[in-house]
Amino acid sequence: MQPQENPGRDGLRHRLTDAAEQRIAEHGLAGLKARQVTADAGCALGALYNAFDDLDDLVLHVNARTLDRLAAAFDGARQGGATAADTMTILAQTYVRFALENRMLWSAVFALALPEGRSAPDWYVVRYRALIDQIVGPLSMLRPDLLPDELQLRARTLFAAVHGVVRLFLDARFLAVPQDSITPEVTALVKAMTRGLSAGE
Amino acid sequence: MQPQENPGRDGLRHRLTDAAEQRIAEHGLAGLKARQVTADAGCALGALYNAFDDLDDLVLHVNARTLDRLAAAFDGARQGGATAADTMTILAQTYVRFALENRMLWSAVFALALPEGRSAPDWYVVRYRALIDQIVGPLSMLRPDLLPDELQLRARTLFAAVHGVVRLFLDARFLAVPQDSITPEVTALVKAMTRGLSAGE
DNA sequence: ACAAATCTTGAACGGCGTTCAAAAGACGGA
DNA sequence: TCCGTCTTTTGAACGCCGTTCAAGATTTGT
Repeated sequence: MQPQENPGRDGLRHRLTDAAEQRIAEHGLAGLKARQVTADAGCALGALYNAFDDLDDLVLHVNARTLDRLAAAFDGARQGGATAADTMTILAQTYVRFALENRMLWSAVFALALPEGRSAPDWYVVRYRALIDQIVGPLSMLRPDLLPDELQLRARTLFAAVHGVVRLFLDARFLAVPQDSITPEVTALVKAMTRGLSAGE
Repeated sequence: MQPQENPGRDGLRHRLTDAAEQRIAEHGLAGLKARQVTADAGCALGALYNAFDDLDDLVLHVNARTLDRLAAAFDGARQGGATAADTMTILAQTYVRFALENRMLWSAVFALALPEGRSAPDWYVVRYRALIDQIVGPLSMLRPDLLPDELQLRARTLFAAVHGVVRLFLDARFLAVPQDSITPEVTALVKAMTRGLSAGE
């Protein structure tokens, strides 16, 4: 893990991450500026590049926090006696609620476009994989015939499908839709998919 | 429609759109710069702001072209005797192929984030709606019980779900997946959804 | 032919992310 | 306590960006 290492460096790293998180939550990813965030954190402009590689690196750390909070929400939403199909619906609804309650921060997770070749560091990918693993659990009940690799793949497909629906509905870009209809639509989607999946390929 | 109006203005508008399209196709939306695109089009920097409101407006015109080409691909892919479910699968596969063959341009359609309150102009939304309408057709066969508004909503859900899968798979950001698995996954998704839908809510 | 309206131009502006030489501070051995 | 060394902090400066606009070039109407 990279996020924590030096106790001395980390005071500033933490303050900068806090400031960036608040800034993104209020003004979106595009509203995050190096001069503004360093002023909020109470340090000089250049100090940001002492604590982080660059702005993208800082955003990555904010996004890691957001992914951790979503994972925690998933953990909190699981219910003991639920069937696999119900668990899937619960996770999807949790995802929708989280996205609605953390619009800007959640958008930032997917809006950050790393330049061309550069890919996310391991300590970041780990968090994304943790979310997928929460889907693999119930999915493996519905599809005991799939191999581990196939389960991973199918879990990502499910995640991405729900993600796509939430994202396209939230972007007012393509004609707004009443927010009330997001949850029913996503629920219908997940039910259709789990039913289809449980009935075989 | 706004894209064409003045015959005099349009020579430059067309050249700029061509240059921007090529630039985005080769270097991505982030690689589109005002100075570069005006140089390619053979005009002064300021001329861009005579022909278009700003860079976003220019990108919108490039995106409109891309949406038109996707709509044309949809038209070309339809087959006479296909069932509604098959048509849905064909459309989804056409969408996947188009996205793969026009990666950068297709990404630009969804990567463009209009600032806060600003929403896409009518002449642009029309093109998006045309795509949705192509889904509404076969969907209305599968779900004759749904009202027109509900069909529109459900068609968008289907579109967004497929969109989300393709997008998340193409972004190498979250651990790359062999491109071969995109089409099977999307097909499985669409089959599951249409089967689930045809079996009732 | 001339005036009015229109289009074109590119230097200039403000803001951005990022760098880096210099200043300030932290630390350990004498 | 003092000093030499290493680390951290600083903010002016750099290059690039989108955008503007007064001035020049061109077209249009009469």
